[in-house]
Amino acid sequence: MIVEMDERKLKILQAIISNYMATGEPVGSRTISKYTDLNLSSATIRNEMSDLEDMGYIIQPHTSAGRIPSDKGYRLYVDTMLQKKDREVDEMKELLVDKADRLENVLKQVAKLLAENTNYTTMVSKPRYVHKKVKFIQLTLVSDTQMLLVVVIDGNIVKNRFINLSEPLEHDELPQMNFLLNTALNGLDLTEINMALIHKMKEQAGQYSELVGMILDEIAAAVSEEDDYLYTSGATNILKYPELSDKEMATKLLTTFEEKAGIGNLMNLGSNEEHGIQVYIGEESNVEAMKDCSVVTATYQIEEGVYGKIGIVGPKRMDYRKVVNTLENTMKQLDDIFKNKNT
Amino acid sequence: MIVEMDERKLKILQAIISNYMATGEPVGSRTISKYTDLNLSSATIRNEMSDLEDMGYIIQPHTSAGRIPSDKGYRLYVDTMLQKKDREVDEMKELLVDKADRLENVLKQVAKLLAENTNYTTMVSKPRYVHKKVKFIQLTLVSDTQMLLVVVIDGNIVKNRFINLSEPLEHDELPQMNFLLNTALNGLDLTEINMALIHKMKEQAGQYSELVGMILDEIAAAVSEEDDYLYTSGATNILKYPELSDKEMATKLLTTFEEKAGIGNLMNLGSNEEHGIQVYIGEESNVEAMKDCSVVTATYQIEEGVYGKIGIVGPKRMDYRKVVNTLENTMKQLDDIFKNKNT
DNA sequence: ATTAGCACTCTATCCTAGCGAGTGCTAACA
DNA sequence: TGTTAGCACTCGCTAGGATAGAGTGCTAAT
Repeated sequence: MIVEMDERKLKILQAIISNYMATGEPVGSRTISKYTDLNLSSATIRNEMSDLEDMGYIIQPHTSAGRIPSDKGYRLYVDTMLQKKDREVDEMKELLVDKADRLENVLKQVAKLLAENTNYTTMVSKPRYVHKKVKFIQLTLVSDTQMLLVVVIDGNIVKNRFINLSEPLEHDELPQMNFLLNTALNGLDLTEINMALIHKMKEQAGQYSELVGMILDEIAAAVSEEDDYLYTSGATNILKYPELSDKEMATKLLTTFEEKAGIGNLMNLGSNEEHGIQVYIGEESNVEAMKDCSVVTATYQIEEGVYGKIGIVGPKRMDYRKVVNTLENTMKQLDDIFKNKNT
Repeated sequence: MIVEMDERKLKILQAIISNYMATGEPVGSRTISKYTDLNLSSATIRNEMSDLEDMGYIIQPHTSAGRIPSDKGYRLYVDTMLQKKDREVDEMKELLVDKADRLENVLKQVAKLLAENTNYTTMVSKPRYVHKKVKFIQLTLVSDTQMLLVVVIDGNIVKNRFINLSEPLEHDELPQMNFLLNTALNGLDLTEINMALIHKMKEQAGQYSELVGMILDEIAAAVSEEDDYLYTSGATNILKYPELSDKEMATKLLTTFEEKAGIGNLMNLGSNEEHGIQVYIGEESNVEAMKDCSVVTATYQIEEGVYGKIGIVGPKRMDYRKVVNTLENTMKQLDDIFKNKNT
């Protein structure tokens, strides 16, 4: 016989989840009967719980224990119960933007604040410009045998490279080279710099053709270079939750945080993925080490078309409401910061 | 009555330490009597052990257990027994220097390799140039209202800053400014750029005096900016050692690694400190979280007068010989790398 | 449909006894 | 005098068993 979900079951489920979130212990029928306004006896609750278990929303760790929410249960909770967004005032401190005028610092600071505020672990991915366009190129002589190459790409990211010369340049060669490079490459991204173009440029460079080849290589390297784009903060917070802090689990998680391995899918923006807040419960995150965790991610926008992600990792019984709220607030604050920066 | 240290006691102490290092368990008299070539009965060993305990080299965790080395014991071990440097061939793989042409990447890679090789945690500090001298300054217009400031300082460290202009510059102003800045500041470090100099420069700049002020501020900020100068790798390795992996201890250690707090003294070069390899046992490191660990540090040299440090953190029973050997080898390899780079 | 009651299950905790590793001391021995 | 065998003793660790308590499922009464 198939049991249907009804209002009362939902209330009971919610009660179980809230209680389990607070305590981390399995919750029994008597607890529910006492601490809800349903005015039902524990026996009735038991029947309902039995149903809820059949439906897959809750689990019994062992026969004589209470129930804990299953992934499916959490999912329902997140999907439905979180809808009634009761926006509480969030006590998160104002971001200290004073000195943090550089994107990287802002993000690191955000990660730290979030970790401190939530007591979970925070991951932040720097925004990645998918097609990075060259905005500006400049070569300068630093010494007789060394040039400094400065490349500015989309998002005012600056890359520097030193190039060693085998022999000194002639005096007027540098401005010409700069002109050549800028006119030829400005506004292009890596995929647009093709063999034909390279060939043409080398031709124009005449006797310096070889040098131009080298320089182009360096530019390509500089542009495609990815520095660490993922920060974590508060990794040790997971040790606060007994269900995550046994040796094996903790090692896996901490190693994942340290090496940032296998969380690419989670923290990179898929092409046509929804922006906004996402909740991954248990195995939904597709990260082996996080199969007993939940992850909440939010997408922030730096400028049109340029996104990054913030993720919060905690136990499945994490305080979803708080985390979602906090993330929403953070997003707003980040928006403000980025808008101010662009004016 | 005062007991003197003699050859035999030393041998026994060594046996205790080696054995404890291998197993992590307290070692008893019988073990020593069986597994050494001393041909002594356990009773004799017991007497000697009793002496060694009186002398403070070993400790009994509880009455009916074997002995473990004390900090003093380890210290003696490190100081004397390690002298006979039996250089084993080190199986450490060749550093992959191919792509890692940038200092930062080399160091990160070294940290990772060391952590993997030793199964301890590695910390690496970037070299810090104490008096950073300005080598080269350049301003360029990126757009009508934005300049890019490039500052190269000692060690070919490049800093970039954007400066927003309230109104467009006159066309020939930029080269002049560049000339002014370079002639005035080249070869100076921050302490040498004083009020008098600044005043003089502002005067020379005439109508752009205010702008020059701004630029100087940015230069100061760029030069004095310290980015993260400490990496760690293999932090989770400490969880492999039972004596360090109980919750409290592990949390403290991992937090220290994550936040890099309180290890400045250890990883920064004191003014007149010895270069070379240093071993800190237990509280010797003066890092609260590491009072049950040992730390081995080595100083590497990038160029004349510019040093950084590599530190390896493990349990007190770490394999000092291996760690010291590995570090020595690593130092040699780093030397090679840096020498090749400078040619 | 709800509930009271009861038998049952299973975990967690506490206690105990006993084992075993290891010690310190004493007395005998070379 | 240094070494060793022997022995009583200490004490942590483990296994086993008893008990409490939380929680369940089922049944029968309301």
